[in-house]
Amino acid sequence: MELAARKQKILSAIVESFIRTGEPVGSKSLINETGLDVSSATVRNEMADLTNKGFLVQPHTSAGRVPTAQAYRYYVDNIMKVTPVAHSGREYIETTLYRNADSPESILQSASDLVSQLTDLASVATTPDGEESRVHKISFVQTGSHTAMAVVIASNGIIKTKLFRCEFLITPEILEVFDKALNKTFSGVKLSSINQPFIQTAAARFGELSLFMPGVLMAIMDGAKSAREISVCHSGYTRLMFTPDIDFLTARGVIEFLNNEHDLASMLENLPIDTSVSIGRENSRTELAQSSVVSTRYTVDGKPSGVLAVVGPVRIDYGRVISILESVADTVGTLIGELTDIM
Amino acid sequence: MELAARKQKILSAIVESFIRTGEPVGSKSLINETGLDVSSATVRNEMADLTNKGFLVQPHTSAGRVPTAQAYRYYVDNIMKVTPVAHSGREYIETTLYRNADSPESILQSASDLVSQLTDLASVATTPDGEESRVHKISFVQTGSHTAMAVVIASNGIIKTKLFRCEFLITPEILEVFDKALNKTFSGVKLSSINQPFIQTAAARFGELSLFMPGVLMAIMDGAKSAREISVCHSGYTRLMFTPDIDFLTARGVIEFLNNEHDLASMLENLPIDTSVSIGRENSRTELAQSSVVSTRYTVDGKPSGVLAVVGPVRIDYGRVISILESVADTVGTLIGELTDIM
DNA sequence: TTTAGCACTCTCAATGTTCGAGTGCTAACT
DNA sequence: AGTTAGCACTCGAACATTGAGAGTGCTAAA
Repeated sequence: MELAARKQKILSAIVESFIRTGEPVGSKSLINETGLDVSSATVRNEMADLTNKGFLVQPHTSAGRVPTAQAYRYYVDNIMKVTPVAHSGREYIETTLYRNADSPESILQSASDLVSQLTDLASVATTPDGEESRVHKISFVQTGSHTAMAVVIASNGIIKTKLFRCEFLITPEILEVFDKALNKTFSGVKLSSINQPFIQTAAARFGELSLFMPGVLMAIMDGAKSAREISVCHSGYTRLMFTPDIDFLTARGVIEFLNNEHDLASMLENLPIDTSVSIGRENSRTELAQSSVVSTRYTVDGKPSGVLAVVGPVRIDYGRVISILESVADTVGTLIGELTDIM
Repeated sequence: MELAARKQKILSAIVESFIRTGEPVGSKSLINETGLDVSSATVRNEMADLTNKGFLVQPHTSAGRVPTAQAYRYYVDNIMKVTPVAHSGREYIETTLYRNADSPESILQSASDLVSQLTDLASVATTPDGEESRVHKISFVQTGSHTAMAVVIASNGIIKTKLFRCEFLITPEILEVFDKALNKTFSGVKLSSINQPFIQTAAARFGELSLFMPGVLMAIMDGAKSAREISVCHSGYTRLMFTPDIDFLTARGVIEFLNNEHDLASMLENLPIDTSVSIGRENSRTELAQSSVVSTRYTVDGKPSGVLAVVGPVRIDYGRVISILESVADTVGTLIGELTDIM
């Protein structure tokens, strides 16, 4: 539905004023604040119309108007302009993320922290999935007389370490044997195919050697599993509780949902590839019926991978949030790309 | 100050009733609920006396009495009995912690989660410090053409990995050289003495070889630093916001304090060795003037090390919280002890 | 020393009142 | 036909008023 130019202008002014102040907007104050060249009565007529069309509601008869989800949707789709973050902001983002650019996890944790701090909203981020990734190499480090560490290096640059324990005394020679045998078996194998059956067939192939290996094989399986699994970083959940627009119980529901790794991950997986805004009931999750989710994906080597998102009240400065998210996503993509290049 | 038997009994009943319900306790209801064999008037007289002595306050004239911090203190010191957690609870604690007994960090994170869950309070825990600990061994794993991972294994069982990057192509031979040279230099050295000057003298000793090493040396220094540094785990901060006794602004202040790693760490360092309870203004921190902190330390090989603590409102079931903390601390100590035994 | 009785105090919840911001409608104006 | 001034109307927020109930301290008797 397209709105007439003046109606759109008024709607825009109402939405922006409400986003800024959180107070219902009246016809008079709207004229005062914006430079609209009409009388309050005209604005009232237009507002009545917008109310009929479902863009505005009145909390009560004698209050101003408040934008509905439909109004936010219209605003986001047709009115809002996203201006990229300023140069100085961009620089801040880059230097902040560079500082912890050790691993995908640390990059995304920093990204999540940063986004949350800049937007004052709760933020979540996921690492790239490793479904397509393969085992590059497995190394072993002795850490004790009966313990050692398996280092699984995946082709996507993810490195996972996992301790394991043996019943027998570990020697460098034994680790050497492990190294040879296991790299032969696992090198180039897709992470996603390293599962219980795979491990069992591998063990069978090792014959009696495999008797020494249960701990090692489990460690490798765990390592491979955590290397291919998406991990969800989050930050700023407590901010939701200080958001005046979100009442206590709602905030509790949202936080409980966000803390449930499984549900959250399944929601994040289903997010679209490009930047998207999901307002109020547009969210599939009932817990988020009074919240908005703004999300984007970063691309690594031109391929869309993990998600960067914020969760907050419906009253958000969408333009600002989107520009921050996209800017951070951009930097994250570059940094992770550099990480995997190294291989 | 010692109280007469009956006064103490009444105080005890008031404190326990208030801890349970959070409602001011009146003379009549106190008689109904507890089996006190006196009339309400007698109780009133005693209550008036306890009020004069500073143990009770009235929120207003016609309300019941509420225990003061002094009353909680007296209750904790003289009345309360700590009964160890039941066998089934104990078992639950042990199996939960066993599940993630990989490293001190993961043990203490689980412990913090567990304590928070069991007490419904915010919980913090610190890993043992590594000031006395020494470098046991340093290993290297190649992770890419120009990157490798240094594995610093400390004598306290802590294992830290740190990636580093070199300008030149890394080969197994180079890593071999690193391994020999650096283990010779660092083995047995106290973690606390590995600082910038130490690194520089070491570099000087390596002569021209040290030109290849800046990244490596930094990685080792960082690894040693993080191996000796106490890390603070925490859990359940959001619970503070759902605690009816704590108002919004106070909760915010407490959470902000807890999120400030530096301030929090300095408070935790100064906690006594045995179990302690700090009620309201007894806390050195003004942010915690309306909260209580219950803390204990776990012992590793008979030596008191890290802290396990909860932060919550003043109205806590101290007996229950203490028994949970001590039980978890006990298990944590054992598990970490086993971890270091392995060396 | 304990207790019954009683007047008193103060909060809480319900109810009433005022004030003002904002509305919709009508009639006049461009 | 669209715009605007004027006006009666509505409703919530803020404040005052009232009655009920819980709890108290004090007094006098047991």
